[in-house]
Amino acid sequence: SHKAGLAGVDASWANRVIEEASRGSRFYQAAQQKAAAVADRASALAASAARLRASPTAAAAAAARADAAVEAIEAGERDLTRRIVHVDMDAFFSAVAERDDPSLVGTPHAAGGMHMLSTASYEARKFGVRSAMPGFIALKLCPALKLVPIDMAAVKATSARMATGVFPTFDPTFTMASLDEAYLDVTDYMARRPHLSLDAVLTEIRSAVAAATGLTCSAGGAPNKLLAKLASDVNKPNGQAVVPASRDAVLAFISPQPVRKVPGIGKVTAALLGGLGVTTCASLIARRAVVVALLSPRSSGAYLRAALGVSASAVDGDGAGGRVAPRKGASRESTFAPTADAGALAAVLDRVCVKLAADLGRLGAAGRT
DNA sequence: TGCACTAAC
DNA sequence: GCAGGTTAGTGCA
Repeated sequence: SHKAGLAGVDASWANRVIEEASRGSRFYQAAQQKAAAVADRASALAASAARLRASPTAAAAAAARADAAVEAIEAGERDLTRRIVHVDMDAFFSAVAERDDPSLVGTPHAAGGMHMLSTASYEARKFGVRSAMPGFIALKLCPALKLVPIDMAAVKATSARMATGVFPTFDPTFTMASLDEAYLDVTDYMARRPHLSLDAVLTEIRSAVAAATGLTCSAGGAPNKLLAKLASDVNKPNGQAVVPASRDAVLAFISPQPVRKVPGIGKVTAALLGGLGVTTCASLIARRAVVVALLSPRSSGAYLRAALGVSASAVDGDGAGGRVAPRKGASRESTFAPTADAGALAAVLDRVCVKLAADLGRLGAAGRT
């Protein structure tokens, strides 16, 4: 219910409908087992935290280490000098479909098919329909829902229009984070226009996106990428928000945010943190001693940084919206009906390998082992 | 080096 | 009747 457009949904009703449609399926069985395993891990973490607190010396040492970690981040990593923008298209695949087929305007529809939805129109979201939901379950929530196949060529062309016609004006080094999200560093752009506020720049960018694509987007402006991304969600859809470049403003913005909203913290990690009494960024800072003591240095460091509103400001894309880092892998997978028939399994492997080999041929790459 | 797990879109 | 596909990072053996 924290996703855009889902706030007004009767969650208990929607959950009941989904539960009824799911009960008895292998998928649901597996999901319940996984959820139970995660709950076990969370309570094990909670028990570790209780043991730590029961030992005054260990607790004091953990607290000292956590304080030192926070001080190091504050002393060396907080950067308020850049003006970063995150642009996020509203219900992108569905918006493209609606633009190209006006009969969809104002109706509940979703991009995808019976097996999986990529996104849903805001009209459909009122019924609890959302991305990553199978179409056949969405239809139980909203019988009038229209499933619209994804026109990937139109989606890519629309994305390319922003990448070539809009973003370079504001920042030639912008990065496309996906087909419908981009990061821009508008510090230099603003230096050339001293009269413009960051809020005014967001308005300019959103107007330019609308003119180039015929679609609405939301935008966030802040001193770094994490805060800009969170800010772009605040007034979604078709809205914008700014986090001022002061430590106080940053902490005021980040503190009440649920840790689940931090990119990199998914359902499982949020549940594990919950076992430590952590739900919001403020509570993560409050419980920093157990976080630092019980999680890996990489994980706890990343979470402390996020909860303090500290993150990278460098956008450093190639400006063309292409891939910045070199490719590290290529893979193919396909879901198939359960079977113990060796011939059927071999056929699945064969199909997948043939496709992967073709991909590697196009990439000029080969497997090592 | 390979695998399991987690995460993002 | 029916619950996806691709890429990447982390931690561990």
